Parts: sequence; C-alpha cells; structure tokens
Amino acid sequence: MKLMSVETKLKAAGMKITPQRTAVLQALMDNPHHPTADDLFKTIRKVYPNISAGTVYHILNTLVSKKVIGKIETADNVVRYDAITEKHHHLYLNDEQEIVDFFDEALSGLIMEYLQKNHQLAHIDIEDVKIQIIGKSKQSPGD
Amino acid sequence: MKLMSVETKLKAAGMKITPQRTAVLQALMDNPHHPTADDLFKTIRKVYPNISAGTVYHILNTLVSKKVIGKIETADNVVRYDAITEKHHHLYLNDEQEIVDFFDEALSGLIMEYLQKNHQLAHIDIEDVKIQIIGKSKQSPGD
DNA sequence: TATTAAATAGAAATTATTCCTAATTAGAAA
DNA sequence: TTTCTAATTAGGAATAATTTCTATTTAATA
Repeated sequence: MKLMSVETKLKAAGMKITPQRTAVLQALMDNPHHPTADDLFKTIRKVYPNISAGTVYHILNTLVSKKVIGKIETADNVVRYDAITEKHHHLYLNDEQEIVDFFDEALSGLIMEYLQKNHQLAHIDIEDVKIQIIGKSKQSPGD
Repeated sequence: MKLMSVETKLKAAGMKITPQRTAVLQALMDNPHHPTADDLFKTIRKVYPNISAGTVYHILNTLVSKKVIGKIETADNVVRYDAITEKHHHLYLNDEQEIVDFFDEALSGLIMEYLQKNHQLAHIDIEDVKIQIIGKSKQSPGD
C-alpha cells in the first residue's frame, strides 16, 4: 500500500490516469504538511501552468471519495488533505499552525477496546477513532 | 461554571453585555447540535429581526478568543460552535450528519497518561486531547 | 447625564469551493 | 492503429461562508 506509485494507486481505484491526476496525487504525496487544495494548485501550476483550480478541487474530491487520500479536520474553514490513508492520528501544534502525523497503533487499540465496553456507544457501529493531540512546542518562546 | 448565566459568562470574560451578545450566547447554549454561525443567525433573527450576520460572526469569534465557547472541527468547510467548554469528545455519526457530545474523563486520563510516556511527544506541551469517534447508528437502514 | 471606547448594522469585499459548458482526451473496442 | 465515446479538463461564472469597512449607536464609567 505504502509503496505504490501514483499510477498504481489511481488504477487500483479504477480511475483513468491523466497528467492532472498524476500531478495532484504526486504533489500531495510529496507534501507532508497536509496542504490545502490551493496549496496544491499553486505548487502544481509551477510545473503545469494551465491546470485549472476547479480541476484540482474536483480531482481531490474524487480521490477522497475513492479513499485514495484523506481529508483532515481543521477548526478554520479550509479543508486539508492527507496522502496517508493508514490509520493514524494528528498533532495540532502551536494553535493549528502545524499538523503533524502521529502513528501509534497500540493507542488506537487501547481506545477501541475501552470504547467497546461503553454502553453509550452500544448502538453505534464504530468505524474509526481519531485522536487530536493539541499542544505547543516547548522551545517556542512565543506567548 | 456549568450553571453560569449568559450575563455572568460575558462579565467573567470581561465583555460588555449587549443584547446581541446575550442572544448569540443564549442561542448557542440552547442548541446542543453544534450549530454553524448561520444556524444561529437564522434562529436569532426570528426574535431579533435586524441583527446583522456580520455581528453574529464577530461575536462568535470574540467568544471563542475569550474561551467562552469552543469551535468544532468538521471535514466540510463550515465552522461549528459548542457552548460546552468542559473537556469532552465528539461522536461523528452517519457521515458527519450528526455530532454528539461524549463525556468520559476516565478515557481522557487514560490517554493522557499513555501519551506522557511517548518520546515523540517529549518536547510537546500537551494542552488537550480530543477523540473523534466516527461511526454509524446501527439501526439506520440507509446504505 | 455626559463621555468615550467599544459594538453594531448594513453592505461590500474576500476566500474557498462548486457548478457549468464546450473542448479535449484516455482507454476500450474494432 | 485508428475510431469511438464516456469521462475529464479549462476557464469562467456562481455560490457559500466569512471577513472587512465605515458610519452610527450604545454600554459602562466617571
């Protein structure tokens, strides 16, 4: 899964391979900072100057719906994307300036197990549990 | 904390008490469904017909910055608000159609304790941990 | 009750995203 | 290979959510 090329991923999702899709998915895979659609648009336009913003948005939506990429929740009104589809969590640092991936399968398991016992959740089919760790870098002198 | 009136909350935050602010905070406290700014605007306008949308947005921003209310993260591009500032988690049900509060201090403590030991987080000052439980109501016949 | 800094109304501006349509193109089929 | 066709894209207009602006109003203090 992790090592699939852009084209393999697109094919696996049953999507036609186009230069635009290749560029969008590659740009997202190359950027670990959970970019917005506009971030990606600007990056791609440098090498592919007449790609349309609407196309980038459209491709991102398709990739999300086919579960090739993920969306990230943010407290402002921009959608961020994530090339990593393996279950993982996020570290929201310095007032959401930075969102860092955080992998810890043991923790996910621990929580899942704990939640199974909760009667408030008895009638819920739990699909996923995501943890948001909100914090600040200790060395940052600000505030 | 929980039982403070709207006016007490505003005063405690060092904010002037205005009818608009009172209406916005009261409307949010009366709505457990994590409304958007526009939801609140429409509700308030019924009883206060010439309140301005800009004012509602502005008041909500002020309330968030003074930590009188909270923002909720969503995967689409709308900001939702939460009158409850006590630490709690959220249940995202049926593809985010519904966001339900979930209180479990024991779980929060468990996770905090677990995370303290993680060396990836050694240089992070953890301020909060939020859990998003994504799931579906079992009885829902859809999909 | 007068003063003044802060708050609001209303509208315009901005930002993020979606929608629309004609032109193009990837991949299947011949 | 070439042809065909449904899917994709460019470009721009439209929409939605939110912010900004400015003149007017108002809450709280003196």
